[in-house]
Amino acid sequence: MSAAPDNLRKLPKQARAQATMDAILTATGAMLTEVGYDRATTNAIARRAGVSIGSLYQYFPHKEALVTALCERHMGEMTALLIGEVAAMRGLPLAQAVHALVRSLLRAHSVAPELHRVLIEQVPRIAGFERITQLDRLIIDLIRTELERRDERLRPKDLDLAVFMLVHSVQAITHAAILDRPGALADAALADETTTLVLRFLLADPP
Amino acid sequence: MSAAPDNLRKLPKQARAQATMDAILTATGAMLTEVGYDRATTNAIARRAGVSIGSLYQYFPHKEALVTALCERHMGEMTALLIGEVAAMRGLPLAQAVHALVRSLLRAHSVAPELHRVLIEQVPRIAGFERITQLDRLIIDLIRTELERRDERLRPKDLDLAVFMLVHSVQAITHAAILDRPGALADAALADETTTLVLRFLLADPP
DNA sequence: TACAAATCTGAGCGATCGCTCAGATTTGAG
DNA sequence: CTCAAATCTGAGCGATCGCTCAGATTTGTA
Repeated sequence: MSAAPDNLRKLPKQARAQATMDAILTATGAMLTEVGYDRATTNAIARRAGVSIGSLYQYFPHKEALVTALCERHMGEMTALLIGEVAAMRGLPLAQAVHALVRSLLRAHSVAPELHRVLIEQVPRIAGFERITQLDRLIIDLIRTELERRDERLRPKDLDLAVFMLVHSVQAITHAAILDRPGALADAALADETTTLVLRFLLADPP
Repeated sequence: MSAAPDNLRKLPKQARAQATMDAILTATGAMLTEVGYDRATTNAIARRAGVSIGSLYQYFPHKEALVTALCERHMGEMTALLIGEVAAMRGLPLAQAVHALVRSLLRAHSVAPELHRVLIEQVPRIAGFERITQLDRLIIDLIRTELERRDERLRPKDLDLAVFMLVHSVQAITHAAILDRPGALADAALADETTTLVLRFLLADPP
C-alpha cells in the first residue's frame, strides 16, 4: 500500500503526469523567486507551467503543498549531494576535509541560489521549521560523528555546541555571500577564510 | 516642511493619534508573530489594536506600510542600543570588547526575539533587502573602523571580508539559538564560545 | 479497433481581503 | 461656550484568489 504523501493528492502513473508535476514544481519555484508567495497565484503557476489549473489541483491538494513539495525536491537534491561528498572525504586529514566540505557547500548553494533563498524565506511560514531544521540537525550529527571518529585534539569542551555554531556560521556566510556579494561564491578567498574560521575554532593547536 | 514619510499618510498631531499609531504597530507585530503576514488581515490588526479599520488607513496607506514602519521602529531601537554599547567599549582591550559586544548582541536579540525573527522573515519580501542589509553594513563598517583604530596584530589579509564573515556568523548563531535552542541566549557558554570564535579568527596570535 | 482508466481542461463559485467614504465624535484654541 | 480641525467609525464595494466539477481528451491494453 504505497499511499500518496499528505501533500500529494495522488501519485502520477504515466510519464506524462510526472512531467506535468515536474513542470508545476519548476513553475512554482520560478514564480516564488520572481514575485514571492502571495503574488504567486495558483492560476499563474499553472499558466506558467503550461498546464490548466485543474491539473494542478489534481496532484496538489492546496497551494501550500506546492511549496512543501518543491522544498522536498530541492532539499533532497542538496542533501544527496552533501552526503556523498562527506563520505568521499573520510580519508582526508581534517584540514583538507573541512576545506573540501566548505567548498562543496558553497558549490551546492551555487546551483540554485535564488530558489534556495526564497525557500528559506518562505518555508518557515508554510510548513513549520521542521523541514529545514531537520536538515540542519542531520548535517550537525553527521559532522559531529565524523569529528569524534577522528583522534585530532579538539579545543571545544562542548562539541555539540561547537558544531551547532559552526554549521550555522558557515551557512550564514554562504547565504550572506549569495545576497550581498554576488560572485563571491566562486572566489577562493571566501572558501579559504571560512575553512580557517572553522579550523581555528576547532583545533586545540591551530596552524 | 516636515512632510510625512512615504510609508505614512500623515503625522499624528495629538497625543491620542500617536497612541493609536503605536497600538496599530504593536498589534501588527503581535499578529505577524502569531499568524504570519498573509493571515494577518488589516481588519484583524485594527480590531487587535482596539481601533477601527478606518483609523488604520488614516495613517498607513496600505498593508505593507505597516510592516515597513514596524521594522523601522524595531530596528531603530536595536541600532540605538548597539551604537551606544559599541561606543562604551572603546576603551576596553580587544578581547574584552568583543566579549562585551557579543553579549550585548545576544541581549539585544532577547528583547523581542519572536518579533525580530518574523521581521527578518517577512521584510525582504515586503520592502526589499535594503532596510536590513543597511543595518548590516552599518554594523560592519562600525566594527571594521574600530578594528583599524586599534594596533592589535590581525591575521586576515582582507579585513572587509573577515568582518563580513564574522558579523554574519555571530548573527546566525544568535538567530539559530533563538529558534533551536530556546534559553541558550542566557547561557554564558554561548557568549564565551562565540567570543572565542571571533578572536581565534581575528588575532594573529590567538590566546 | 474498442474501451476503461488516467489525465487534462477552464469557466466560474464562494469566500476573503484590502481599502474607501460619508458621516459621527473628540479635542483644543479663542 | 463655539467652532473648526483633528480624529475616529464601520458598513460595504470592488477585486482577487483558492479551489471545484462536469465533461473533453489521451493513453495503455487486449
